[in-house]
Amino acid sequence: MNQPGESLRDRKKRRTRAALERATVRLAAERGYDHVTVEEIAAEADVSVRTFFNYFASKDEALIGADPEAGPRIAERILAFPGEVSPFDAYRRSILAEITDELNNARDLWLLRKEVLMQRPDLLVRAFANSAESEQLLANAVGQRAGLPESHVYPRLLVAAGSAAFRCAVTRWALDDSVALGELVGEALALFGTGLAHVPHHHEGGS
Amino acid sequence: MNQPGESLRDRKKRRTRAALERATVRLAAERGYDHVTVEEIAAEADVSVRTFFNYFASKDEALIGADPEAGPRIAERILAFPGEVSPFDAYRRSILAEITDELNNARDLWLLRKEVLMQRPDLLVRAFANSAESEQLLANAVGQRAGLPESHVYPRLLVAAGSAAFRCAVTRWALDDSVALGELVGEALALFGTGLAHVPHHHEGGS
DNA sequence: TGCAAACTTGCAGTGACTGCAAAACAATCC
DNA sequence: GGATTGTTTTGCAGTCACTGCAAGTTTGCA
Repeated sequence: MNQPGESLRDRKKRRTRAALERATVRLAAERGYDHVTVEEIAAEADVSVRTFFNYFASKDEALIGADPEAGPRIAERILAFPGEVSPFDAYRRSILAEITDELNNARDLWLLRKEVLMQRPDLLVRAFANSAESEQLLANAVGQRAGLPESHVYPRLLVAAGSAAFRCAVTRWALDDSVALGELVGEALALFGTGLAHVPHHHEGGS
Repeated sequence: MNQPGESLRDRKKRRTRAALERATVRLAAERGYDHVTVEEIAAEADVSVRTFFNYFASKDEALIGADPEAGPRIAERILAFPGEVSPFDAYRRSILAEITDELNNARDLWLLRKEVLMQRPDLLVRAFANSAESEQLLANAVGQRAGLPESHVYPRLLVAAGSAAFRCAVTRWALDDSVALGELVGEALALFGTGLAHVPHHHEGGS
């Protein structure tokens, strides 16, 4: 009784995790992040408070739905591009692919998260605080592609630029979601690519 | 009994704030950030726990010594440069000036902070979480210089790049402080200035 | 000296988060 | 099917960050 890689146990775990994430986002969007207690979230997902903390290290983490597999997955993507693709492009395209996938899988959750992040922008920053290992993975992948030694700044800076681009994009998206989030991240990364030394040309009516 | 701008009250407040900041950093460096309670910090600074929270909204904030005047001060600097200086340069030079000043005033504190941040890099990220208003100020200043509408991404992106540069620089500095922190921040900002699309040339023995 | 405003403090309370040990559960072996 | 073993869930007791409130204390000023 064991399908390739998906036991009853695994299925239950995935479902519990998803239920907790969903409950957190839903309740936070409904009544405001700090008017929701972990106790209420756990009740909504039909598990004990202690179980909540077996799945997520903090309420913050549950709200963002930090996926521990995202880091490795993106790193793999970065390395999978053919050799002639520049490290920057490999990184950019990997990030955009991840975002597109994520939005396709959980657009509804992100729309709710948006509401919460509009009230509490600091949560978006804090969300990146615990992803140091993932960032390290990405930086290593970029560094490997670029043929740079571990100690070089470039990979770390590029990854940091990615977070910054994502943060800015979400902020803009929260104010006006008529443009796809992926577009906005792409735009921000493009600016980082060409450099910030000169003010970009300002299109009327655009952004 | 009121010198221009520095009353007894003001002096006492500054001293209490400094004592709390100093106690936090010292104790955290000594025994590790989460083996120090606010109660101990308050005792060390000879005030009540409640008073600690009158000065700092959180333990995190006390560790970083978030200066509420830093934002306005930097914004002012940005706007003070003559008109022919580009927004990017104005921003870059303002940040570097602030860092230089800060290190000259409190180098010892930063050396201790470095120890703490090496153990808990996430604190550095979290430190920027509550500075949204300051970032807004800086972005507005940059936007004004650049003659861009409020809604444009460029200013926000530049400011975000600044945080990223600072974070990377501190991380590198923590590993090897033979180079001045200001230098490292400058280097990172320079890369952001010229763009990340191409891997920078790799100097042997350099970084 | 005396009043008003600003600061400090204690206290009681909420809520996030942790370690531990026991109970419930799923996979495996006979 | 039933015993065994490894995993997950749960309750519980405890710690600690942080908040609002209502005194108490200190400083600024007339």
